Amino acid sequence: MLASLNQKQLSAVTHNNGSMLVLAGAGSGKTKVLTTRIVWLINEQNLKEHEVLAVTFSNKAAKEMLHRVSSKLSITARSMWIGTFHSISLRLLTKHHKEAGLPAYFQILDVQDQLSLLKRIIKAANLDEDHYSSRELQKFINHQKEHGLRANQITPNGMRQQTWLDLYLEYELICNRDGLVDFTELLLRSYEMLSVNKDVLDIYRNQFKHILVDEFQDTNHLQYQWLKLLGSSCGNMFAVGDDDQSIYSFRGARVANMQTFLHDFSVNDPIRMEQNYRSTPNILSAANAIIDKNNERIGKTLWTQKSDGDKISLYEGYTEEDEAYFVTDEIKSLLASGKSTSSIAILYRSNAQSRIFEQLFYSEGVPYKVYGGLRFFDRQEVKHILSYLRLILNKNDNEAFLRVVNVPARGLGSKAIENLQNIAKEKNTSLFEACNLSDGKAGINLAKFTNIIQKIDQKHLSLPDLISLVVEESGVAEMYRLDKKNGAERLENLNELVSAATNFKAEDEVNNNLATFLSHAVLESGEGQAQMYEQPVQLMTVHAAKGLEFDTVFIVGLEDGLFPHENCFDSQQNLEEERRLMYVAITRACKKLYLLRACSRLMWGKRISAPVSRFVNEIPNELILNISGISKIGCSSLVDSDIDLHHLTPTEVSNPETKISRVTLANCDEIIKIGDMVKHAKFGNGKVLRLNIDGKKITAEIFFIGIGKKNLDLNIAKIEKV
DNA sequence: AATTCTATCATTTTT
DNA sequence: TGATAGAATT
Repeated sequence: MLASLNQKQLSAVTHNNGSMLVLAGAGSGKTKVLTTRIVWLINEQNLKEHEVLAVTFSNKAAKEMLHRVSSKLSITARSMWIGTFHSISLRLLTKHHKEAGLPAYFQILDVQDQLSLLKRIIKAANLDEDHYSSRELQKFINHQKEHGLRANQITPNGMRQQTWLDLYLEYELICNRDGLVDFTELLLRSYEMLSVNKDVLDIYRNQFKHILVDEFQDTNHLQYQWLKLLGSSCGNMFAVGDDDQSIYSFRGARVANMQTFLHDFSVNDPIRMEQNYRSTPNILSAANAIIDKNNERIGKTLWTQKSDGDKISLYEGYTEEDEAYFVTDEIKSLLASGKSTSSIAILYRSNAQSRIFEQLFYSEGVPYKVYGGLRFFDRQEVKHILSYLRLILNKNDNEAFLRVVNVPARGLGSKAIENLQNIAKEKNTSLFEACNLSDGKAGINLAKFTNIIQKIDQKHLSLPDLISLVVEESGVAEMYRLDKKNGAERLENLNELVSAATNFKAEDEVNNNLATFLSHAVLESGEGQAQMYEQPVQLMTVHAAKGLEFDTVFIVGLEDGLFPHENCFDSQQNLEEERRLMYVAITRACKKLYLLRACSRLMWGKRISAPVSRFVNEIPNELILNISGISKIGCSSLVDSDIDLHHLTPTEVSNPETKISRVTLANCDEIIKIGDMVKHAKFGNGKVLRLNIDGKKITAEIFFIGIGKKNLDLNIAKIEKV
């Protein structure tokens, strides 16, 4: 087991006295070290499974670790304490909900739920959303919680903050009243529960002999305190991190925790793992060159024993379409050349960039899979049903009540709900109970609603059966059957929800299945995260790609303003984080790396021109091969010369009304499309900028090198692809 | 109260 | 550009 480790890895795995910080570069075998160490602790140091606590940030990482460990040890996965900060906190809170001051069936609020509750609070306080936006309030509250601060522990600084504190206080009251816990609250509540209840704290301090933390550079203040509380007494804290891959400071991650850790846990000599087993030297050199531009680094340099490999390919397209077509063609030829087993990923800065690739891959028959974007458990139809379930579990859950009381429409408009809220306030009851006190038409309709809930509640069904029943009895199914737009798709998703429930194995049989399922739905809402070595082309953001590797990687949208994103131009620190993001992107590639950018791109409905990303310029020239046809004439000069690249949409020839992006030539069976390099007998080589159909006349606007723009009739002009 | 229309926001990233 | 929330209309 230990034989396959290098010197650094071995000393990390078998580190045996006190705490340790491992600086693990990209591709240096971090996960291997963590999992091998857990196995080593149990096998060689005779620790019991439950005496090891391993914390990660993502569900994916937790699953991977659990999988690798349980394949080497004959243990039951559930006996191990491996999970995300949030899931471990949930586990603690579920077990000790009384000490934490929570009802047994407390529920988790996701970001959306939290925001809509805050909106309602702001409205109820008669404040103007323009001046006190719910998003800002959400940020404020989460930030305070991340610093361990409750509303009553903060001294307001100015009138505005006083207002926010009032709102924060109101939010706390409602959450406590209705048994709701947001993401940050999971951590803060478990931290407080342990701090206040020394006997509970002692249980876990005694139990966890070793604590391991993955992606340590991503810990925020609260998480660090949480770790310290649990781990300072055992003295065996093992943290693995890479300051160069810190890309979550926007949600409170503090790289400085790495320095603090050295001090707090008396680590004098952190272990550096700098040998990279993933990428070719060319790729590594590019990554090193880029990250070297950052000032705030602990500092390390990756190296490899591999031999050179391909240069990095740079393609500069005219438009995002051009970019996408290039990627499609390149992937097709990669697949055709027998590399069908190789893994391919498209990485981008923002989710919105995936659309054009999806469209193109779909029409071109390239198998693909998109990660991120709208998640399964975030879809409105799924959230409706989950709210019904929440209400069945806890009738006091006013938030869930408000979401579905009039879904489908039951004649309960804003007036009716307002009245109900007044009654509830007066009698100091939940909205659900207040339904009995409501009279008139609204009262009848409300009774119908509560009857549905109660009727379902009285049957004791298995989880999948319960969900099927809710879908039907609530009338949601009928509502979507009548919805011609996308009702069918939504019904399908609800079917999938039933399947998800069928597959769901309650983590803890003792606990209520439904409650566990609901927590699971909120906490692990990801639609199955990306995998390494999957067959179809994988599309995801750079953030989502952290921790993964692919043979071939296309980084697209490398324009200044997009990547690095313009929101990050305001400070050196933000720009350095973008640079780390680029570093993460590059180091995902094992064998072949493509960098792409578009001279102009459709964004928010407008066509924007942007210069090439500064990060591309930070890579030494000798590592890059520019393979764009337009490179000779220079892309930026093209944009400046005012070529109209507007209003291009990927429409097939079959639609003559609109401008088209590809066309089959009449005189041969070649297809040419926007972005193609073509050859003309008189004008030489040029690039197709746009295609038009006007009646039977098909024209192409082509930019010929050294000549300029020409409009050619494709029925007459002889053109061939190069 | 339900339907239709309009305005606005988003597209930086996530447990 | 496209989804969604809130306004305006029926």
